[in-house]
Amino acid sequence: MPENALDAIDRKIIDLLQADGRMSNQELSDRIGLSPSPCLRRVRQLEANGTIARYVALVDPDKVGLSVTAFVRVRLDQQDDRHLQEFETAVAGFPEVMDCYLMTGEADYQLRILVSSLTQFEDFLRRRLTKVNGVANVTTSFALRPVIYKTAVPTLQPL
Amino acid sequence: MPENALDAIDRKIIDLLQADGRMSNQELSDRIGLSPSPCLRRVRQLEANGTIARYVALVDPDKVGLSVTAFVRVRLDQQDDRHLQEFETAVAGFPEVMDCYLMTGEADYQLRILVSSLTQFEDFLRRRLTKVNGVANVTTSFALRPVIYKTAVPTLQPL
DNA sequence: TTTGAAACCTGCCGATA
DNA sequence: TATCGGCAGGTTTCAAA
Repeated sequence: MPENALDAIDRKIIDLLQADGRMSNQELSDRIGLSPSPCLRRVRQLEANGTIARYVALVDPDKVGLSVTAFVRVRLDQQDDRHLQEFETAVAGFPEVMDCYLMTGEADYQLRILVSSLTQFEDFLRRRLTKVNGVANVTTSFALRPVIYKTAVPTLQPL
Repeated sequence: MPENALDAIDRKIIDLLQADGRMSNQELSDRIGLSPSPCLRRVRQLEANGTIARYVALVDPDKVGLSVTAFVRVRLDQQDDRHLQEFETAVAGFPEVMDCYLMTGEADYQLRILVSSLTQFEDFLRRRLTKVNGVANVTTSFALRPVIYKTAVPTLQPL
């Protein structure tokens, strides 16, 4: 069942496609030292079992006028399944929410918000987020500047 | 100079490529109702001016054994340029750091860390992050579960 | 917008280890 | 038995007409 153990070749395929998702199968196979057919078979396999989830273009937020990143920590007044589910459904419908994690600690959720201005952020906060049922408390920190933004997962040595 | 004002067609190109970065120019032009040549010209233009920064494959962290996400807030003991630069250079070399923002508020930096286990996280924290010059204080919150993870930037109405 | 040459994708088959 | 490499057809790209 856990038949998705990656060997060294799979690992290399993943690393190359995470760096350039449009790399042709020909170039990919060249770089890993395999011929195109088995290389493509492995790529299809990685796609089929969900290891490679999708291919996307990454857009520079600044270039489309989205220069404000805020992290918002949210506390709900109750933490049972029904309330969590309700909150998650609501935030899934907000386009400004780039990511959202259920958290340990003080806050129940942490959201990363991307908007074009503080005005737009205030609008999001007051007219939409704090209107969601069950939201008890909201704390915001702003990003002054992005330092690192990666999508490629790390290759870590087991300890 | 600000010649990167996106019209409705550019916006549609971006939306489609953010959803599927491997879409062929043929399919793309079909969907936006344009013939392939002018469509490709626009895509190349968006790539050239940096609006489309890159194309990547997204890998499911769980499928490669990376199931622990932690947010770490870091305070430095001094915040002058030299110390900030030194810290940023150090974290850029840590593969576990997925993203990093310079922040307002209590903490100077917030990092998102992706590792395979708590053991590995402790190793990162004790042997590497807290050994960086100038790190005064470190606070960790763990993600219990990712709820939303997007790479596509939102299309927001101006207020 | 159309066209045509070059590059690319991908299923199939025999070879290999 | 599972994975590889080569071949062949259909498709896509892209620059020039």
